[in-house]
Amino acid sequence: MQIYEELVARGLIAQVTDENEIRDLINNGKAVFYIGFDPTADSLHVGHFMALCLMKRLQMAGNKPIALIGGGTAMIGDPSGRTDMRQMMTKETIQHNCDCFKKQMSRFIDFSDGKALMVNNADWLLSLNYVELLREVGACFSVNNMLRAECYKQRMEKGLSFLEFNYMIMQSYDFYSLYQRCGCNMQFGGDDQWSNMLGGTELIRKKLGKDAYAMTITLLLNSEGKKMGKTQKGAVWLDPGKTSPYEFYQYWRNVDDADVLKCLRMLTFLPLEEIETMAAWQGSELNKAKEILAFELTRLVHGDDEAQKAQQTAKALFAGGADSENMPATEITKADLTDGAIALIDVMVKAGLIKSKGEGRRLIDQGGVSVNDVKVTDAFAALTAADFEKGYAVIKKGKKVFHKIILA
RNA sequence: GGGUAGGUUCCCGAGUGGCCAAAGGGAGCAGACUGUAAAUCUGCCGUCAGUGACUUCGGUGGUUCGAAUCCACCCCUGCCCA
Repeated sequence: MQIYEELVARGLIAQVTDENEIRDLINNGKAVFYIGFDPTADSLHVGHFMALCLMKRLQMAGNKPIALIGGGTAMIGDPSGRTDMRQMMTKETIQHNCDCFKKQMSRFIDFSDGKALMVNNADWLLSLNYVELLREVGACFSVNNMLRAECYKQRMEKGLSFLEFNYMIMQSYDFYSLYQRCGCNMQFGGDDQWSNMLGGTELIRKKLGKDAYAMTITLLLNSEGKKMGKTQKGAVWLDPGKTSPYEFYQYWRNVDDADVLKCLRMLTFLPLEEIETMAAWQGSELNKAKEILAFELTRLVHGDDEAQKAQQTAKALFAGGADSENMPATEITKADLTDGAIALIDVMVKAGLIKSKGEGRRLIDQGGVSVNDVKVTDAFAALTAADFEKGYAVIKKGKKVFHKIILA
C-alpha cells in the first residue's frame, strides 16, 4: 500500500484540491509540503501531534516537510472556527512560544541533512510594506469570495475585525513565499484551514501561473463531535511539564469505546492490519485496545521509558495497590504541619486536586476521597505522621485521580 | 457619525428595587451501576471558619434603609442607516 492509500485508509484525509496530482506527488516522494503551526501556547498539543505524525509519515515516504512556525501570523490570530477574537499576544510571548515549539518538533521530525526544514514566517511577514502588499497581493483577493468562506461564517454574525480578516491573506502569502523560496508545492493543515489554504493555491496560480496543492487532515473528533485532546483543564499538552506522561496515558486510556479504533488508525503508526484485528474486539475487550492506544501514543510523545512507567503506574493503581513511583506528587514539609498534623482539605488544595475548600468538603461528604485506600468520612480529617508511614500518603479523588503527598 | 439591541456566575441564558449567590440548560465533579467505557439514576456545582459572613451580574460614580435591577457618564459588541 502506498502512502496516499494508507492515509486514506487511516481516515486522515479530509479534503484535497486535486486527488490525482497529490497522489502522484506524495507516492513518489516529490512533494515539498508545509504545515503551519501558530505559536499560541508554549507547548504543542494533541492537535499538532496529528500534523506532526503526518509530516513524519510523508517524510518516511520520501517527501520533504517544512515546519512553518507562525511567528508572524500569530501576531494576527486565525479567526477560523473561532467564535470570538483571540487574545492578542505580545511579541515576547510569541517568541517564547516559537522557541518551545522548535524544541518539541525536533523530537518528531528529522531535520538533519536538509531532510526537513523549519522556518518562521515572522522572517518575511513582519517586514512587509503595507501599501506594497496591498498592490502585490491584496489585488489578487476578492473580498466577495473571502466573505463567502466557510471559516468566516460564524464570525460574520459575532463580529470579525479587519485584523483577523487578513489572516487568510497572510497564510496565503506564506504559501506563495515558500513556493518561491523552497519550491514548496503543497500545504497540509487541519480541515478548518481549508479556505486559508485555498487562498494560497490561488495566489500562486494568479501570481506565478503555477499549480500548487492543498490537503486537509480530518479533525480528530470524538463520537460526540467534539475536538479530542481537550479536557476540562484545557488541552492535552505534549510538554511533560504541562501534562505528565501519566496524565497523557490516562487521557487515551479513557477514550470512549466508539473512538478507540479511529484514534489507533489516525494517531499511531501501528500497521493497519494489526488495527483491523482489534476492530473485532467487543465490550470490555476494548480495554486492551485502549491500553495499546495509550501506550503507543505515550511512547511516541514521551519515549519508551516514560510509557512503560505510565502504564505500570496505571496498572498498579487500578489493580488496587497504591504503591506507585510515578503518580503525580506534591511535597509538603514539616513546616506545613501544625502539631504534627495538616488538614486533608488544605493538602488537597495545595496539590491542586480541588479548587476550593468547599469543594473538598463536598467531595468528602459524598464519599469521593480516600487516603491510603481508606475512605475519608470526616471533612475535617487531618493527615498525621501515621499517614506518612511510607514517607508519603496517597490521596485518591474519585475513581481515577491519584496523588501522592510526600512529607519531606 | 446617527439610530437601535445588548454586555449576568465556566458556556448558553432567565432575572428589571428587597423572597438573588441569582431560574433553566449545557459542561464539570462525586455517588450508584460498570469494563479506568457509554447510557441511566442521585447529589453537588461563588468564596470562607457549615444555621452566618464576604465577594460577584461590562466600568466608574450616584439615588435608596436596600441595586444585577433606577439615574449619569464611560468602555465593548451586534444589527440598521451614513
